Amino acid sequence: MFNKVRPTLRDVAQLSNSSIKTVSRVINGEPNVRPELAARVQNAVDQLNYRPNFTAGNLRRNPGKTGTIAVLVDDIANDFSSRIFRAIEDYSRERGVEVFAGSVDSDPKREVALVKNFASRGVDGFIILPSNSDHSYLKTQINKDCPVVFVDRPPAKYEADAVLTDNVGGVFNAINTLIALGHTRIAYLGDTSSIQTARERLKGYKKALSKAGIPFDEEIAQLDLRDGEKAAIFLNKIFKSKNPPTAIFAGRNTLTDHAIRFLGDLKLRNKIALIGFDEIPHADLVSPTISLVVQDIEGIARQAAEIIFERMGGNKSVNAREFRLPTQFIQRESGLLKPRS
Amino acid sequence: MFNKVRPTLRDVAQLSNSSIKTVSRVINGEPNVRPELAARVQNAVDQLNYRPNFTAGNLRRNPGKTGTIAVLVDDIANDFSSRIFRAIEDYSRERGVEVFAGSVDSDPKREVALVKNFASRGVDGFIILPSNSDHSYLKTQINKDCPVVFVDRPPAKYEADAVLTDNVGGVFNAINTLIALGHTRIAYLGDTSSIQTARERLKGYKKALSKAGIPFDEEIAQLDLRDGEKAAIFLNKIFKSKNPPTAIFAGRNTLTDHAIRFLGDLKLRNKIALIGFDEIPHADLVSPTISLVVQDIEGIARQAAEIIFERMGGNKSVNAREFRLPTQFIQRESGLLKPRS
DNA sequence: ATGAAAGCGCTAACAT
DNA sequence: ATGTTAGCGCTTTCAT
Repeated sequence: MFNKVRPTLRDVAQLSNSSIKTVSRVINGEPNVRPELAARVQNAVDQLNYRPNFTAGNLRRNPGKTGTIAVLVDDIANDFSSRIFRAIEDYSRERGVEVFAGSVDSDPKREVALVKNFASRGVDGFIILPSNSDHSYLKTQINKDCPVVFVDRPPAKYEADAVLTDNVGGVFNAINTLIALGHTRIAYLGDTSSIQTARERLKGYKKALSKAGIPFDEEIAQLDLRDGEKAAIFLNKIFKSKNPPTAIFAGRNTLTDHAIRFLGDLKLRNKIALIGFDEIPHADLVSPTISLVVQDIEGIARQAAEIIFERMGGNKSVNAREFRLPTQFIQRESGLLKPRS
Repeated sequence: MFNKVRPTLRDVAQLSNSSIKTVSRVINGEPNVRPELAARVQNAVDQLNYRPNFTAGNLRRNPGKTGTIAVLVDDIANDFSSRIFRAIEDYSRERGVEVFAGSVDSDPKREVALVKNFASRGVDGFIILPSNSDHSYLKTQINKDCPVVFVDRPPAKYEADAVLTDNVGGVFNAINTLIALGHTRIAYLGDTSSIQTARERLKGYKKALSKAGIPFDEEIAQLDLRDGEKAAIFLNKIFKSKNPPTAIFAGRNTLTDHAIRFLGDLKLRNKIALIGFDEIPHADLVSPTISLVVQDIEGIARQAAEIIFERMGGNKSVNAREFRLPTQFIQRESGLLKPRS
């Protein structure tokens, strides 16, 4: 009996000469146990090194609940994803809920596969940084009462809470500072156009130009430049044109990298202004230091965690909401370069 | 009956006019079900949108097993930890095992708390990047047959497999290249001395000096410099001395950062050679580009994952093993600066 | 080929 | 204050 893999309530009850319910009471700190008996039970617990099987308990305690949530990010190994995850991890653990991580790798199929997988494990909620453009599959693949919160990008064809960044406002402000410095020819490097975030950021750029009365010129503002090769070709083209830009806005961290390298190759780092969206490591070590529009990653994650717990707590009354968190503009040297006279 | 949170085997059996065992057979693709019946069952499954409760099944299938492992890293938001985690995630998911993440934050108490937490959840194994200097608590806090694999640092007072980096060899090689360039005064910045990894790296440094017949001078080689303040003071001191170093080896990524900043402040970036241990982001964007000794992070994680699965598969025969994975030396500009004549 | 019954480790509901 | 019983959703064992 005692040479099993792991002792159970029954073993403890037997050793302490009590019943499993009494042991359960002691374990869970419930009242109505005589101190003497409690001590005897505790003794047996210690002796057997008993630890409750949380999973089994949940089966009866909260039928269908496991005290876990799944966080689906793009790639836990990248900075944005892992910081999102970490903030959720902390929030959840404080509340007795553990977190599974799933890396979607921008693959819609993988997103679905991961959701199914975690649904089968009975997670109590999902926080998803989506890669899919159709989330209607959630209607059948997860429980009716299993809440989903979207992060960074809104859901499509599915109603759920979303915590997003104010992309338009963030870019708008940054472009305004460039315009205030006298820039009128500002190049825009954007991410894949199918990503709403990328479109929103471009919108912020257009809005700022429009406000200043600067016409939008698609020759120097382009989306779908995620691929480094394409970004390089685009930059080459516009900088060799008769009317090259005096500033660059990079709509994504990898694009900021490309821009820095490109400007470095052409010895233009101190001549062309540059502002990037999202953090890049060591932005303050490069010369010139790089001005950035950064997202409140921990804020987003925390908000998402709060909402999922609110929903898991049973709040179905409120309709799906959309939260927009502000960005922060970190002005450094590259964003202060004036247009060459 | 059907308006429950989630349909069960019983619901499917009832709807399809069969028994739960038959449904179970269909779900799990077991033989001995008449195609006609199977179709009826499948129909009910689809209609109810039934998905098996994996957790409940495990209770009976593999008593004590949950198909999960816990990966305890220092901080999932940092690069090293998240890359370790990601590699393990992929390896595990391919094998039907999901992964919990726990960030220990270099806090021994947190390590113990997390282990207890996950043990209660019945994880089938642990991969730990330890912060503790005493792992004897594992003897009582986890099941006898629950394997643990240590990563990056070996266990203390506990027998378990460990997958480590060849710190001595990595530093040894790097210092050799500096010596070959003519350096004889090489400063060493080391991490906290209580960390074995830090001591090993210093050992590699000493070994290289010794091989070249260069006496070890503790004036310019010091551990316990994790704190940026201390590192700055140390660097200031040695560079103002009568016999300053011509090269620096930084035993950790944060120390490499400090060294770069320090050299930048003194306009010495192109005069003093620098090699760092561990990756730093944008090492190839800084000027001069930074030479680094880097660990095979994915290799380590993969090896750890292989071992934990081997052990979970029941291999108790082999004693605890220690694996040492080689580092890679990435030579860039900073490591090629010669001593000033 | 099919199903009834027992039981995984626990908690809830109900005795005593 | 303590214990007994049923049952969470599933798989296993054993009948049929």
